[in-house]
Amino acid sequence: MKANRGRPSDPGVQQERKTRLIEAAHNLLAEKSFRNITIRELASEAGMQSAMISYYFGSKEGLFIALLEDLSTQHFSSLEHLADSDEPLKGFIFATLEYLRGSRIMGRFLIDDVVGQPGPLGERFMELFPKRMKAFLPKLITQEQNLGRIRKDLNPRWAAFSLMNMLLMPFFAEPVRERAWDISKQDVNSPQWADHIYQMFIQGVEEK
Amino acid sequence: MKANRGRPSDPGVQQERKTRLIEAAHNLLAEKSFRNITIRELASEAGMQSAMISYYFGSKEGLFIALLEDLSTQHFSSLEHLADSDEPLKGFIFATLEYLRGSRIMGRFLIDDVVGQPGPLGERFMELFPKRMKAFLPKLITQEQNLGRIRKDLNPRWAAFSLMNMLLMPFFAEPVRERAWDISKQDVNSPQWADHIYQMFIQGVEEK
DNA sequence: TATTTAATTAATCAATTGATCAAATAAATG
DNA sequence: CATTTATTTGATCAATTGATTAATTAAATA
Repeated sequence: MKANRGRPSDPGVQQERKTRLIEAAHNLLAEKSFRNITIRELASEAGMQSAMISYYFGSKEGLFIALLEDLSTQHFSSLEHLADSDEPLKGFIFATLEYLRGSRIMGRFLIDDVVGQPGPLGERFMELFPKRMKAFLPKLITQEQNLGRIRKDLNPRWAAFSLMNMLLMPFFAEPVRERAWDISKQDVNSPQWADHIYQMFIQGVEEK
Repeated sequence: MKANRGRPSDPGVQQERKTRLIEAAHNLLAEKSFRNITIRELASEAGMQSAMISYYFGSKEGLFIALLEDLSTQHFSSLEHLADSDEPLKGFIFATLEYLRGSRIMGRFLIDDVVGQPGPLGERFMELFPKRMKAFLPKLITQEQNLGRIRKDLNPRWAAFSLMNMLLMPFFAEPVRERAWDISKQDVNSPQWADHIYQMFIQGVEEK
């Protein structure tokens, strides 16, 4: 086959092909984890040769880092306005679930792939998601403490971390949720689920 | 080297060598995940040849299944008495944290290893831990609902799942917890952490 | 037009790793 | 003592896979 070889006329072609690879990575992450995605699959999904991954991104890891950078920027900029809103924590919970619902990367674990092994992907992931979240969410909680809406004896960082665990785990650990706990995708995408998390976080389970 | 070859005099030798392999698997899981442990490492840790793993357990997966079966039996039998105790949920939270503290397998993720890929290990893991937990914990919650201590509008299964997420995630996702959220191993092993989870679960964060 | 440069392919490399197997060893058996 | 059986070793196999490279193509450049 000799289609599309050689130097392209349009300089935008290069950017478009990089984007296509990033999208291929994004799509495949909906079904399998980083390590289970081969550069051959990525190339096939994007309609080019596997060598293009090294050519454009240096390595398979480089490609996924580029994807994560896109996603992180996107996500955190959508959270910016919350600090000035009426019910920031409610807003945060609903926005996070909305994001997780739409994201194609949470169906499978990234964590073990990413932080279980030393390497640039793990380092970058840590900065792009958990560290940014730690810089963001405890501030919201402190703000609510100062307004007298949240217990002052609470450690804002610990509470933020626990909330993230309740929010994220059902999406990360999808197979456990579905097959062991019988909680369907429909369940976690429902407004009832968002309410459930919100109520658990705000009021706990106690009968009063 | 010709040490310990041939048919052993003591028939208990076989059981002892199997145990040694299981212990090797347990030890190595403290540092790395299933897929990152090679049969060569396992063999070396146990002081024998890698072929013994297939010989005794059929495969690398078979060895880890044997380990998980041991651990599951052990853990769930330690929970049995809770249903008849005064504060079963408090007891459950403290016992679970106690177990996680002592367990060497939670330092690294098992989930992606185990449920991210089809295979016998994933199937067995699902039955041995999450499914057993789903059969156990919601019952405790329902019991407390009937005693009027927990809100009746709560879905016991959903609440149980959310509690497990708060409890487990800090141990599964150790690197995220430590490096991104600055929550140390000492923190999650402290009585304050157990209290934090208990308070969050029972009362939530609301100021009253 | 001739040369250089960028982009792409197809093939190959090199490392890892789970599994297997023949040979070796020694206890059990008759 | 001779044979059989269980156990263990050391070496090898076979598959996967990320990366690299030489060759090829065509646009850009002079």
